[in-house]
Amino acid sequence: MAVHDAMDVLTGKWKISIIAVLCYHNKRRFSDILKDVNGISNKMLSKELKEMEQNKLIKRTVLDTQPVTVHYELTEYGQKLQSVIKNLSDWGIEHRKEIMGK
Amino acid sequence: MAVHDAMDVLTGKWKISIIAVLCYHNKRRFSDILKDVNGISNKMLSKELKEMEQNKLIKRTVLDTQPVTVHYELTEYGQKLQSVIKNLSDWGIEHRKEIMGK
DNA sequence: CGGCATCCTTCTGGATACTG
DNA sequence: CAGTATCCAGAAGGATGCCG
Repeated sequence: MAVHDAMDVLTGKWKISIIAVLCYHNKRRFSDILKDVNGISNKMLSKELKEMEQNKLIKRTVLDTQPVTVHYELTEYGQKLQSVIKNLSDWGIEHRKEIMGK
Repeated sequence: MAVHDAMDVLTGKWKISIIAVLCYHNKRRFSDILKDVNGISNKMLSKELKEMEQNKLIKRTVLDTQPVTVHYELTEYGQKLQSVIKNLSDWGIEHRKEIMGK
């Protein structure tokens, strides 16, 4: 099942949110993402980013500054998830209305 | 973030897969879903279905047969997730190609 | 058939401190 | 700044058995 393949890559509370952030600002530094994504810890961010890099969803670029700067961005391939995110976000808005309505 | 609201409802390895199954066969029994969804245990299926029922994504119908028969189906509201699933599934197919290509 | 109860193991993820 | 390392609690999830 294709859905299952996709989910393998997107498991965890955070990956989808991280991708959503990287959709918006196309380059973003570690500590910025740390602030953007609601309650994530540096450990989790580090872990999730590493997994996503291995899965070729994002690209990591180290700049030779002092101190070090690191950029993360979606790969061309990862950008294909944007429409999924959009869909999900639209549904999330609907969902919030539904819940609040009660 | 709307994405986060959506994810609250869809957490766990299985929910997305279960919805995908219910997209395809619009009514489905417990033990059928158990076979459809790859490696899920009855405990997990039971738990996930209950959560999704509480979130109004699916509807549970008990038929008065001997022994009991139970149908699950997507609510009108849950069906709005179909486009998300479709997107995800398309991406999953791409993803599989990408991985295999290496 | 469609679950629930129990036990047990693994994974998830937070807090804090430390490194180059 | 961008992580790593360690410790630890709780949640997720598998196996098995029982029940109406």
